[in-house]
Amino acid sequence: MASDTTDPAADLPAPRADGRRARGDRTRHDVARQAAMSATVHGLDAITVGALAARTGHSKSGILTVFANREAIQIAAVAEARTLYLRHVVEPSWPAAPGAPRLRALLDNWVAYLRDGVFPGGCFITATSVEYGRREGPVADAVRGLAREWLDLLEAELSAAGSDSPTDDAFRIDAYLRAANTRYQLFGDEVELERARRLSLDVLGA
Amino acid sequence: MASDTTDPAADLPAPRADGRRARGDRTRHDVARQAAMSATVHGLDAITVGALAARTGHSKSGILTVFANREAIQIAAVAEARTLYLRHVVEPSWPAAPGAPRLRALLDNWVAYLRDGVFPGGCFITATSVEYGRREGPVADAVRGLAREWLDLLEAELSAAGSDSPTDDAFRIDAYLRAANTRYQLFGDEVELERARRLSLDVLGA
DNA sequence: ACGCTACACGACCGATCGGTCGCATACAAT
DNA sequence: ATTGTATGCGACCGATCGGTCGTGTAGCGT
Repeated sequence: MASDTTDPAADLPAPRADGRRARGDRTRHDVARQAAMSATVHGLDAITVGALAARTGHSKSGILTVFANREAIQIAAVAEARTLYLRHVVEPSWPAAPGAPRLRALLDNWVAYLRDGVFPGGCFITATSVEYGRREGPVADAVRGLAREWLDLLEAELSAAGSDSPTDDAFRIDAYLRAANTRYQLFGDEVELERARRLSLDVLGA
Repeated sequence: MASDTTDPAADLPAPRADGRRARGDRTRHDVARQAAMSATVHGLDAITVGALAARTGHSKSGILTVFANREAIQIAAVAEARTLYLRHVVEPSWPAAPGAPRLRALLDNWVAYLRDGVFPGGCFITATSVEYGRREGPVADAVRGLAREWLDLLEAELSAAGSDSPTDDAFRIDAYLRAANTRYQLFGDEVELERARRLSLDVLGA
């Protein structure tokens, strides 16, 4: 019914908060955030509308009026996790100079992001990229895109740092961080986080 | 261990040996194997009795007469995955001398184990240890035990190889293999497997 | 031959799943 | 004030979940 001749008003797409959507945006954000939190512990594919309703205080049908279906919630959860990752890891590291200084800041902030428990189940990227490794569809695409974004960022900074082989070095550092996260979740020993940071610094120094 | 002549690895439990278990053991093995396969793609916690019934040709209730409940199937799936891992990765490497030669064989066989698609979703240990990282209960214990077993094996061989710090080096190699598996699943590029092998050989020092 | 037991099945159960529908309510633009 | 739209909820739907129960059957020991 929209998009007619006389009314050039904004249609469905605009991600703008025009005031009336304040309430709905709040709901969307709450649900996406809880979904992202739950995903790191029980898996992104294990979220249920009923459980999210209970955790957020909304009703099942209320959630399904602001989200088309469960898949839309999963995709929103990936987007929400991305903003949290940017806020806690990337943005605090950006004031540092590109290259080695920024990479050192990224490592510090990544360790803090895990130690502070931004997500209850650790690194969102690790959890979801393993879960959706061999799957297809919009959710898998979103997960794949987020993982790729992080790898590209890492490789770009390593190039700026003058690495001989940024691809190998990005692989190394990413592998250390993922492994540290997994061991930290499995066995609860924070020394794994420090180990990953130290070994990553070795990659920068060598 | 091997009590039979023709049937390799048909002994998950060991409560009694009354001889008549042939049929039931076959069912148990089929179900556990299918559960392990599915776990690497859709998660160990996503298996359903109905889906396993459809894939194995048995009935739901038939499966639940040889397994106490779904949790018992999950634990049997971990045990089955362990025997597959031993058969494809560990045992073929054991003829090599302890230390560096055996580690080189382990790397070769691990790459082959992934490239041959022993599990449709790649490395079982990586998939399940990430999935159950922050959970508790018998299934999580089994997953944790399997991951620990592999790490201990790796560290022991590195000690035998005369590594200066076997813990760090085991962390490195394990991290490379896990990361290679994840990237191989996500992006489908076999070069990641070779990269992990090459970087792991660098750790060995030659 | 017999009974015992493990295996296997169909029927069925309550609970929960994702999702729809109708209705009430807020809010913005006219 | 009226109209249109986005939000929110309760009731409800068919499907599927893990699991139980009763029955039948295929070996195995005696």
